[in-house]
Amino acid sequence: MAHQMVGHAARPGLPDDPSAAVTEPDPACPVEITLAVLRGRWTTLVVRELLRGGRTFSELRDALPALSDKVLSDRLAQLTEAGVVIRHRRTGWPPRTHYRLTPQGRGLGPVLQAMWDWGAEHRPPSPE
Amino acid sequence: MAHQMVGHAARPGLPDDPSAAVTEPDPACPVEITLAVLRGRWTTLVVRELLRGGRTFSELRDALPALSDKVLSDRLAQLTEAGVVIRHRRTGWPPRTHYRLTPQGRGLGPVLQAMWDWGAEHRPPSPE
DNA sequence: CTGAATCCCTGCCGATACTG
DNA sequence: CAGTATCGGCAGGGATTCAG
Repeated sequence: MAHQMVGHAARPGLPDDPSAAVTEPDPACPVEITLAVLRGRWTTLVVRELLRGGRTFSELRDALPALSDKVLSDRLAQLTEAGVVIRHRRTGWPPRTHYRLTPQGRGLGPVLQAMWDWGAEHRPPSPE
Repeated sequence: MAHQMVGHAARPGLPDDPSAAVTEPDPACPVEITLAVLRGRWTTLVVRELLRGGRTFSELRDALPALSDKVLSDRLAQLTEAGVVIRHRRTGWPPRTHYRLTPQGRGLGPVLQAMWDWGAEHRPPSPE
């Protein structure tokens, strides 16, 4: 191997995996898949809320007051479509829709944790 | 604690850290910092190339043929500004500019690996 | 209460052309 | 060779309005 194995353990996964040989943004690339799920403003905050437990639409709205109904709806649809969130409509009045993460959605926890860890250690991005 | 600790080890970091209590997209949130660095098309591919070792502008262009000069320049400037990449101009002719990751940049390896792992396990996002 | 439809504004990114 | 300058198309997302 000609490249350097730097700090972390020599996991053969990413930079040298033959599947990582794409030369342009490929929707089938695992990294792209993950980025697509997390794409968009507010998305990670919605996921964070749901990592704490299931929530209704209203509860999410209360937790993220500056998030408009439309975008919240968009994000939940996006996450539901991605198989990360399950929607459950409650019959009766007032109508409540409950959202919770699927097992795959809970699997995003470590991903966000990795982002958190790196960002926390990297705090001052452009100090001067 | 009232919430469920699901699959992975009970790392106290993300969903319950008091710093994670933001109710709107906050540039100081570690996750946002990481997302800001990785934001934009092509960015992760450029980082992947540099994870394999230092590259010149031309080498990067050859490795990613569909990436235009302007966007490559943009990405490298963005990553340099973020402290993830170091630019080194070589005097002489023809002019060569060499790019390599800083230690912080190499620290992105585990982050991308986490994304890779999740995406690989989640392959069929919307089958039907 | 939930969430889809519409409108508009903004920022991204690709293409092209030009400078050191 | 290594960028910067400029323009234009397009999608993201915020506000508002309407429907189930």
